[in-house]
Amino acid sequence: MGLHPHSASCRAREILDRVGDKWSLQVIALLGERTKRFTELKREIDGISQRMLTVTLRGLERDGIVSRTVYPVMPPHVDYSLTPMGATLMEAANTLVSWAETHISEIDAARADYDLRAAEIEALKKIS
Amino acid sequence: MGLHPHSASCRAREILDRVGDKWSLQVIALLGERTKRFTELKREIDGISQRMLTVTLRGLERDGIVSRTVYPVMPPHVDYSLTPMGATLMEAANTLVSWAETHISEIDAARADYDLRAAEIEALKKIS
DNA sequence: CCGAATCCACGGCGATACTG
DNA sequence: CAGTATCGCCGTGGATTCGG
Repeated sequence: MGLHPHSASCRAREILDRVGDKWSLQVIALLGERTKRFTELKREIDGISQRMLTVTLRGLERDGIVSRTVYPVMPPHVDYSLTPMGATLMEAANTLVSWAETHISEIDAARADYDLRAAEIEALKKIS
Repeated sequence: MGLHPHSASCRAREILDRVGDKWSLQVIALLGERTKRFTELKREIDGISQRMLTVTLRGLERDGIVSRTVYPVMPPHVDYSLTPMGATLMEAANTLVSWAETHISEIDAARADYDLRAAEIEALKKIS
């Protein structure tokens, strides 16, 4: 178990790809608050298209992370919520999100430093 | 802190994209064992191209996750290793990888179930 | 209100060839 | 050994339109 090389590559990658796409994490985060409707999610996720919200929700539903409840009324009413497994995924993802948040400034600094050095080296090339 | 909607989207996504690409996690996992050379990494990561290993390492180096040491000799000798920050990232990523491993079977089952139901519904359509 | 279908732009990534 | 340069494919995802 863990991040030893072969386990990281084999099947785990497949799952990580699923969750690591552009929108899944945000959807999971919002459904972690409570059950929500399609339009509500669309309103809260800035920049997502109707198509991508549908596609993302379908993928999560297929994987058993999100559950979908249809009320056959007019106009249509559909509720989305996290399954128990989805809730555990949210907690696991939290670890990485928290890591990212606490290290953003350090990463920004590293990038600035790296870019600065790259520019310096570029300048030296011009002289020669 | 955590997976509340706005933090998940803002800057954290940027970091998650960086680490969530096709090869970064594997590189980090392997460097977690010990310092390694370019060719050694290339040999151990199945299917990676020379170009992508370079690109991935550059990205991780720029973010301060991997450190690169060049020994100016012939033939060239370059060592790669995790920085302290890189080591903490590896542990955080471990959480998600472990989650994926322990839930793979449950996800597979969910998918099979979903696909079965989809096929049934498709069959009903043909009748009508 | 919720979603399916189609079309298309963009960027990630692989293959290949070349260099100090 | 450790890269860099160039090209082209293809999958992700955005815009738009239509349907129940």
